[in-house]
Amino acid sequence: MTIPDHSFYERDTLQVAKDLLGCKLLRRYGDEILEGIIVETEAYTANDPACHAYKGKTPRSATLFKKPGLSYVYLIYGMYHCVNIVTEPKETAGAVLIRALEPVKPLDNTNGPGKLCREMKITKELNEIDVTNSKSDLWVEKYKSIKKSQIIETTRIGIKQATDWSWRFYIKDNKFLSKK
DNA sequence: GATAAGATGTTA
DNA sequence: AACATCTTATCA
Repeated sequence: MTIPDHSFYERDTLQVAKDLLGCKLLRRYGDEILEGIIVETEAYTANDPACHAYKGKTPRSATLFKKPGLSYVYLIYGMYHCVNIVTEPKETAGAVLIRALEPVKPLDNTNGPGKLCREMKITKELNEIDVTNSKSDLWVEKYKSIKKSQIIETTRIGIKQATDWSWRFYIKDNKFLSKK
């Protein structure tokens, strides 16, 4: 059971987004541990118009400039949360959005960024958590590697900027992907 | 202080 | 296709 360390996240965001496919996301909630396999991700970087940090550091986006391997959780549309993992070196903004999980433990209905946060009880209290530490309430473990031929690259969903960039990645033929 | 828009999900 | 619902950023 290995855990990707900070150097795993301190790399090109697109590469991290692809390498996170097949990893597990784990959440400690009281006595139980909720876990799911990451099957869909999206990349967001400093020079990306759709990124929260595109126009520079703001109170919300400051997390994206911090140490790679931290979580970035924010509220969207007043009612849903989304989880990201910070990438790139400190002071360089970048993150990978977790869009869908294949349920493992008590989970179900995790085929969307808002839905998986609801299922895993992820809220802003889990912002800036170190996901390279299994003692955290949220962390990532290696689980299985995905062959390059099984990774589909396509355009991102739900944004109005840079809609033609193929920065969304998912595992081919997986049954737990977000909408379309 | 006000306002518009948003990395979504559900319902019709 | 509409809407629920509220934080955040931006501007005054």
